[in-house]
Amino acid sequence: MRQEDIDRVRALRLFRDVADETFETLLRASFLQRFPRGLTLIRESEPADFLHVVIEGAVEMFAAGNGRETTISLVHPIGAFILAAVLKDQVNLQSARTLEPSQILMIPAVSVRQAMERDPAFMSAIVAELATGYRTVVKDLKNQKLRTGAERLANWLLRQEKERGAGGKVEIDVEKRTLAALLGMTPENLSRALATLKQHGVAVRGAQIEINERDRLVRFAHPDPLIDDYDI
Amino acid sequence: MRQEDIDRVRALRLFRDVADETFETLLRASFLQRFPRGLTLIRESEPADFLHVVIEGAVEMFAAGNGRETTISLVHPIGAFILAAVLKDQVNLQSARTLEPSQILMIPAVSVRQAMERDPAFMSAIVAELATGYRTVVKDLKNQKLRTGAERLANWLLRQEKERGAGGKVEIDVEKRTLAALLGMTPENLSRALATLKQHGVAVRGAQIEINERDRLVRFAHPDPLIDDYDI
DNA sequence: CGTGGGGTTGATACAGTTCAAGATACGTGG
DNA sequence: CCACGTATCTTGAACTGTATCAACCCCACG
Repeated sequence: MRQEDIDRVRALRLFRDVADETFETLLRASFLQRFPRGLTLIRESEPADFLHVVIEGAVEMFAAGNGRETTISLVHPIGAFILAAVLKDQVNLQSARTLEPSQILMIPAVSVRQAMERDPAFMSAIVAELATGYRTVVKDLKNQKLRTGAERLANWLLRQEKERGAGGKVEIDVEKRTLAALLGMTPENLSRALATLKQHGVAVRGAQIEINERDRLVRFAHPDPLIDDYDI
Repeated sequence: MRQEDIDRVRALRLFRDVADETFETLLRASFLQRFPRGLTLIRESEPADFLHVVIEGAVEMFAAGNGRETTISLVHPIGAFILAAVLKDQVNLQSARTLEPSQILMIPAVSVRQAMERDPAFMSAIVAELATGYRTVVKDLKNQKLRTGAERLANWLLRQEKERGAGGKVEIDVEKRTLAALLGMTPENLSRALATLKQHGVAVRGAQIEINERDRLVRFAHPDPLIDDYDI
């Protein structure tokens, strides 16, 4: 593992303030692995043996049921997943697959739980991480229950623009089918939702989106800090 | 506060293993209050000043947006709510109102955070509580995204029967409008969903439900432990 | 070139909401 | 104790939102 990557992991909120010893112990027990695109890393209903940290690439968290399948979230570098299952020593509620060739740090669940018991700073960081994650899912649930598909898309675009966009330009950097599943709709419906947004200040050319009239899109989307702001 | 109630709070997973001193400090700083039915205890977007524990009665957690409103969860004795907001010293993402005359223990947020810093056992309990809560919301999200309204109702009935029911009899112990909001549908739709279930082994008389042919209902509901089991 | 996967578009069906009216239950005051 | 008024629940009809199925387009890749 390159020192640069180690530093980036160390900078994660989860590890930032832990003792050097804790961090080194965790790292020594871990595996850094490369995976090709499209590989299923973990499967729901299987035990959570490792805490996963995405160093490079992108991972899709998804769940199946009733013959249907839906995406719960996307994890980008540097982000961790299935922390809750690891802590509870329980089975995964979600599956995970790589969306791109990815580099994943796998920390044994036992090590995580031991480190937590030994290092109060680590436990404290875990509390913060869990509380944030909890609130994120509550926001997702509100998003799903209170909005139509087109509204979810509009707000997703506005958030992308704020976080990553430049001058009203947003690129959809995942397959549209994946975005559709994340937004809780079918790919067909996403196409139509994008078409709808053309009447609300948005220009669409493939995966390149341009928000020409931000205020009109905002009027349609009704963004709500209690759903759309990450840092609340 | 009656000793009996104190003991019941002490028995909560959140407090079970904390030091006596921690528990007493928290209690001394707290208020125990009675509220009439229908009172809004906390409002979303307002700061989370107290951790709330339902001693008696019932509380509905809900959220508004887009002119719509939806129920996130119901809290019964003995259960705590808005822990995550309290820990992050942030605003509430949900509002709370009493569904019945209720008795609520209000623990100042500052006290909770201080106690957490001082008592590792308390922090450890908080980690468990947050991890469980996180997984509960993920299940709710899957429930919402992977199932139709009638399926959610069917699975809700099956769970009620398992937890509280006797011999296939289930009583809907909240207003149906509230249940509808919890299940993510309109009251009209809940009526129709109940009517639908009559074709799948269920008898309905007002709020009294009877599951006559459990296997038929199960065949319709497709229950999934990764969504419907509380203890996973 | 063909071939295949992702994406779009159209037609149709289903799920869910809305609005309106009627039925039922329930608390209150006479 | 009954009658009334009110809120909840149910039912019906029309409408919106979403899914499904099928055809077609487009581009990347062998």
